[in-house]
Amino acid sequence: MKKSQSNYRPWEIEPKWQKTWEKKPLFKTVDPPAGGKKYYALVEFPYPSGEGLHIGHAFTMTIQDIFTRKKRMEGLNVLNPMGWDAFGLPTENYAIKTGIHPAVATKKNTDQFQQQMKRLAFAYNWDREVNTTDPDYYRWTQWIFIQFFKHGLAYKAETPVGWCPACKIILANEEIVAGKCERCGAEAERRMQSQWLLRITAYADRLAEELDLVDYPDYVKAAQRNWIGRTEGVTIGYPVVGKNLTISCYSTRPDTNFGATFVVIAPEHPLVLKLTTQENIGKVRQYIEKAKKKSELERTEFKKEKTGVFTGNYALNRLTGKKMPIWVADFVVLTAGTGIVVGVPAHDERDWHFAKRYDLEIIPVVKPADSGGKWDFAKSPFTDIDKAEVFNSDFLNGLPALKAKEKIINFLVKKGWGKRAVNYHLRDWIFSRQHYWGEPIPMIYCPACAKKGISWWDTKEGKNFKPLFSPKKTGLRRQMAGWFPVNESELPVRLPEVKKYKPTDTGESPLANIREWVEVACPECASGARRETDTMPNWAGSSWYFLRYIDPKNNQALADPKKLKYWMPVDLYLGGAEHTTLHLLYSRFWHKFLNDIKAVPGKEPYAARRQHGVILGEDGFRMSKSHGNVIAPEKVVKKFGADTLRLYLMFMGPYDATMPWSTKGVEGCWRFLNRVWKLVVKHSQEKTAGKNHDLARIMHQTIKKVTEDIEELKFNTAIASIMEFINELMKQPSLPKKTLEILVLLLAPFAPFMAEELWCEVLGNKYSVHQQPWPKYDSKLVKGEIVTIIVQVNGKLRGQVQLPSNQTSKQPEVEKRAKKEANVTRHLEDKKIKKVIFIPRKLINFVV
RNA sequence: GGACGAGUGGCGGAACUGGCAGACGCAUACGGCUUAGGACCGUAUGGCUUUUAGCCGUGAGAGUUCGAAUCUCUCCUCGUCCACCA
Repeated sequence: MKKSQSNYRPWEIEPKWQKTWEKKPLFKTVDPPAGGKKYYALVEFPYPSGEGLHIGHAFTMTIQDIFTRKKRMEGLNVLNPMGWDAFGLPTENYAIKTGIHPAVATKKNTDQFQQQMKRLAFAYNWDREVNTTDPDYYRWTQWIFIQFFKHGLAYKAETPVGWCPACKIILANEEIVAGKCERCGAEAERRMQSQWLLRITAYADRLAEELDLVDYPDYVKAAQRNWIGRTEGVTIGYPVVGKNLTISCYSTRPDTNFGATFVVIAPEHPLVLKLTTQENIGKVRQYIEKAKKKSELERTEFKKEKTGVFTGNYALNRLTGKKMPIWVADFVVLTAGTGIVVGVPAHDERDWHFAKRYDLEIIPVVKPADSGGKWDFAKSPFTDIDKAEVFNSDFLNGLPALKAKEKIINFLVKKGWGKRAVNYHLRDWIFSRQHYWGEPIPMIYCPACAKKGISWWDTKEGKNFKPLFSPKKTGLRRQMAGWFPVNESELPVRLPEVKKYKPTDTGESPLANIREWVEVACPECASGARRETDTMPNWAGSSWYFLRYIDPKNNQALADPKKLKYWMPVDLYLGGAEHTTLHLLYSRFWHKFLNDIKAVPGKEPYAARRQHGVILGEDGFRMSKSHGNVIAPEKVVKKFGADTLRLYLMFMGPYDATMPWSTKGVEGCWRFLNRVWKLVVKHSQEKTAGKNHDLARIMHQTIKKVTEDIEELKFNTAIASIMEFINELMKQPSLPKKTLEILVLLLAPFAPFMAEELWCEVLGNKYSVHQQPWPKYDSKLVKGEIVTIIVQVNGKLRGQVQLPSNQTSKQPEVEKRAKKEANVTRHLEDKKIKKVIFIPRKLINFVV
């Protein structure tokens, strides 16, 4: 034994092996046609902040690392890449503050992240590193955007946006925290702004239905379906009294329409002023102004009193002939349904409150089917559709509400008063950001062509193009006149150098100030045109990065189709619950679109998804600087080494749980690794050891348990079983080398540094332990020769008997033995056995 | 308000498909080894009792079952995400 081996010294062995692994790489990832069976393991790539790797990163990435190390030892061709989601606001804000170019700050941060990851032994395919801010990368992000445009899925429209009156900038949703500007804390307002949108709603049904094809946690599927929020109903037209105008409202409850008593329109709706009479116009204008100033928070706060103002006009309910007053109110959301709502106060919570407040008529038309049909409409609306009966509604009377809904839809459609409609909670994706640090949207606007009404689909190239979604039908052909994509051969459109990174006072991106960049010739008519100065949101680069890892240096396509066919889909995608609806849905959308245009194979990008939990501070609160409860991974590494940190992170509990940090728990793992070290060193020089059946059984049980548990990401119980194994080994006077080797192999994915040192230096084996095949178990040995059978009387444990394995499946023998057990005999005395339940190899239960 | 999930010792958590509740670790107590130890090794540790054993016990209450932490129903508490979506 070398002297250096007497104690476990991670701070010496870990940097040593880190260097060796860099010099003599452990793992090869082979592209087709070589390679055999593939496994593509993906973990969400981080935003490289200046703070460095935090404990949450270490946690997630350790899960991924252990899992992929085992897959590699099992002989699979594993792709386990890493990259940087590096566009984003913190870096831009840092640039605004310091003047340091975001690219420079990004480089510094990614270098630091990479160092920290290597220190934790994360075995990524560094030769496939991608960075969303690299022009060679965002060239393809822009290319994808252009395909969206050409296929009629990218368009510009006026949408309400957040606005900070103090900073004078447009706020992205992620910049509005609790209704306030993230930067300065001022109350955010809303204003209308022309923005690029992606028509994700065109894929809404497929995004929901095709969830059946993938293995995601149920709650993720439920959340996505919920987010998409498909409802079926009808849009009903209501003629405006005295005007040649019909307004339409979407309803999922047309069965209540005989009870409609008013109509409400969103204050931002383009028809508002048209619908207002001269004498009411002042009040309405005032109300619209007030609504605009209201913060998102104020406006959407639950249980807040509803406000509104009467327009002076009426809409006609053709079912009843009733004149319904038209109101303006900010509880109506412009982008939901048609932006106009018909009020049925007797059967809708919001309508009821609004009617009460403004003393509008409440007409009940649906009542509970049971409990005698009684309901106090003065106290609350009746909103249940399932156990409800319609009354007071002409030809619908007496029908169950669900039946009535069908009947009236058919009636309205036949009459031409309504149209069947499907609505989604999901909205088209606002894709513009007025910021510097993002991918420039590769579009050019030509006012001359716009004036002539020429759109891209009218050009030579566009005429021969077959869009997936006809721009004629969707109206884009006219709407997008004057907009042309940058010629694909001219991609990437690089971010120009700017002096000021701050958005302009008008809310435009800082790019708008760079004249020589903005002003270009129109690709169609060569007259003076402007580049789009908006940039893409953060979500853009991350919507397809998993494809680029497959072929990161390809400059002909986003990736080679052959390679895509081999590697896709991702076999396991690990990430956080915060991406359940946005990132996951967005990237599925992009992938489906790319599949539709035959750029990638397969309907779904991720075959399976798992979501990790959260590590809380030692005090049980979420880690945060202000709480002062942040655990820095590098500090733990310094004190105990990376192996202890990795082991503890995995031993804390299930990978998807929320768990508090425990310094004592870390020490427990440190002690465990020390015991392993001493045990292996102590027995490393032994030559012989006789056969030990008990030991063999335990060893094979451990291999089985660890193998199966890692597969299911149950690392905590895998580690527990290795601990049990060690506890058993420590009782043995001597141990065969083979047993020690198995122990080291099982530990290799968890504690890669220590396993390598024990394997090579202590046990004297060849480099490297990580290139060894994963140990196999013998299922015969796992079972063992003696089996314990539980004996119950009336379901209560009264004893147990031990029998040779081959006798445990025959009831009479087991019963005989069980009755001999003293404690069992006592409980059976003076009693009649009514029934005997027997489960082979497990249990016998006497019912008396 | 909605969707989803979770409630097990002093603590983190085990328990496969309904079959020994509390694995493993922490903490604690006692003992050993030590000049010493907050190191290491060993033993014990859900509660109660009349302790070779019995009773109680997985948020509360009911139910199904020979048998329930696990399945069903009602309720309570907590967490996460979403939220005036017509």
